[in-house]
Amino acid sequence: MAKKLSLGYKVFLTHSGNLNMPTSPTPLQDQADRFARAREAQSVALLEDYVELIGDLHAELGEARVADIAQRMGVAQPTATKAIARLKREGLATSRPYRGVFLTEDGSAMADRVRSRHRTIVAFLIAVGVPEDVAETDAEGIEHHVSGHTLKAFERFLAQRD
Amino acid sequence: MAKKLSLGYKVFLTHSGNLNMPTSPTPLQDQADRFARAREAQSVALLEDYVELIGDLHAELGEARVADIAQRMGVAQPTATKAIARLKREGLATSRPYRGVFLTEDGSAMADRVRSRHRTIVAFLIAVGVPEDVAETDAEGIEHHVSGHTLKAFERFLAQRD
DNA sequence: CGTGAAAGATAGCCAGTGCTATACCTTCTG
DNA sequence: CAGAAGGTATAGCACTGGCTATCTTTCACG
Repeated sequence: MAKKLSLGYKVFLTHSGNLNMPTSPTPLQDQADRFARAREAQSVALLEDYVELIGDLHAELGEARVADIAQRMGVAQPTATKAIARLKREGLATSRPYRGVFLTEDGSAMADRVRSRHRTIVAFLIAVGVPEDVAETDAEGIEHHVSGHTLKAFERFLAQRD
Repeated sequence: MAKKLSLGYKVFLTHSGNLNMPTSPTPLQDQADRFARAREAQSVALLEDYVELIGDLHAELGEARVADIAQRMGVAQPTATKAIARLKREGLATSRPYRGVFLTEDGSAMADRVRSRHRTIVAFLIAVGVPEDVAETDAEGIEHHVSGHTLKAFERFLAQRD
């Protein structure tokens, strides 16, 4: 973390020596930050997907088995196991060998948040004229990159539409 | 395969017993496909970002140097070099050692497509009430997951707004 | 109640994307 | 025109997220 910050600053200073940037108040650093942000979001995306899915499985089937998780994520079972290991490391889930997977309090909270965001985005896309199945597919990729700010805008849009 | 199918059916039946399935012709496979699609998009995202950036640099500075690319992407220089190697492998760019990086015809086409999509998405987000800087940031992550279908919907929305 | 099939865990491989450190060209300057 | 400075390439490490193959545990049924 501190590492990333220091690098960021170094880059900024190095470049300001160039003096050939057009207008922009924060010309380069901004863009670099945006990319960094997107990369960061990506690293969280997978956690969010798994956590949401585990929540769904508990709601639908009363438990979340590794095989079901793998199947719904469309990955091989060891891949799911590895992802679950990461969830445990991050304090989002627990599991007992050969039993199911369970969300911690944090995990549940994340699942709720993610599910709600997902629903909003799908509803929003449909509201602007995207077919339901496309909306569902696009939302799967988009959702992890929609900031709270943008989500609020979507909600406002939906509300004023009613 | 047979294993997965049988499990799939079990879940489906279990669930249809609930009588709250809407329509869905393919309950589980769909979701797995969506995740697969999102993963696929992710693998292309980085290429798109680099290609667009290289195009921008050529437009702004007349050339695209590795150092500038790295700086704007917010990564270390060897990371940019490695990414460029991948672009070359995929036929999107060429480069001569210690000279600049150049887009192939395919690369240019991709850059144009990506840039246009990016602009549309930012304009759309702003149109629905997202502040410009947030729109810019979110677009950076979102754009790679917006299908042609959804992009069209965004364009229609913008057009009817004018 | 024992066993075989299915579920889950583990090992080991690969590719991608970061990083730092270091070696190697080019270029610019004194 | 030599040498310093800076841009570029390369080597090597770490981690993530895929995969297959294989071993272990559970559990359901004969």
